[in-house]
Amino acid sequence: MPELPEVETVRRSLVAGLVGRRIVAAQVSLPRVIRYPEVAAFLTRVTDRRITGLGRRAKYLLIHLDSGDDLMVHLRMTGRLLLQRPAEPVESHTHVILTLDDSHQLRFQDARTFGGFYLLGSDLAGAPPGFLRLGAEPLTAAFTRGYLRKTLQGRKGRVKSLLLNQDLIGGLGNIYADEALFRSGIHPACTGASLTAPAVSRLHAAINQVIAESLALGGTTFYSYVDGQGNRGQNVENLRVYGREGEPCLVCGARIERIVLGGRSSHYCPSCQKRRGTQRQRNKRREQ
DNA sequence: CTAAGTACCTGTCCGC
DNA sequence: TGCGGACAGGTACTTA
Repeated sequence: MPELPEVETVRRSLVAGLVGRRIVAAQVSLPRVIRYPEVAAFLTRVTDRRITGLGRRAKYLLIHLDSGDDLMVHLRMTGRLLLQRPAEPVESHTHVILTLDDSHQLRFQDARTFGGFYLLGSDLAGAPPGFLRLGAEPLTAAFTRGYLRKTLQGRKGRVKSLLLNQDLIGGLGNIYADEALFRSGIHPACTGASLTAPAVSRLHAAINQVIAESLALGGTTFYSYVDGQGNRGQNVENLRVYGREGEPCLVCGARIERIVLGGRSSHYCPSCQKRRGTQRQRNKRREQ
């Protein structure tokens, strides 16, 4: 499940192989993964363009082209971008192949086909609506404690669901939302409005921390995520609650529980993350 | 406006 | 061994 650290790791892993290269051929075997524009126009506008840089916004990867267009990719659940040689076997569920002028190919593979491509001009026509509304990202100057406080203020939704809302915070997904709530000692079912100022501060620090740590380890490979070279991320070792239902809490030994909130699994420690605002900093390390 | 529920999609896993 | 069903979750869309 590529979230911010995974998409950023993919970006970094592709810079050396893509920047400066020209796309000499493009093939699409599953038209619906090209979300905008129509496949024919997409192929025309991509072919013979040089890649000038790679960017990222939240979970969107941006391939800048010398035409001024951005080739934007969202991996969703199972999407992969792989830089491979033409002689390497094409793996199943490969839907897009861009052949480069140095005889490498950028291949898009996605078993569940949730992911897709958008070719965007400067007017951003065709961009998915959510892209235009993205909130501040962890680890950026815009993502301050004050921003998080104002964002959660007065919200009756559950903090877990609020953290997943990309309009509010760009780049968090289910894994890091659960991890950040654990580290800040906040029960996922608390409403945004119920969080005290110290709790918001701890949450802010924890979000930045779990993202930074995962980035340093090349992301979390839980199911299918790999970077552009096919390498797995090493952050699974670092997960404290996600995917650990029934296992002992690493801080207090209580059994990790799983509940469903907003249709998503939420993993938490019932002892470290109390529902009510009773401040328990016991068992919590200082997150700095 | 906010919040919650569902659709999309298919490989994997589990129980019988 | 085979098979049905639950499950995984990011985002768009619908409903209240």
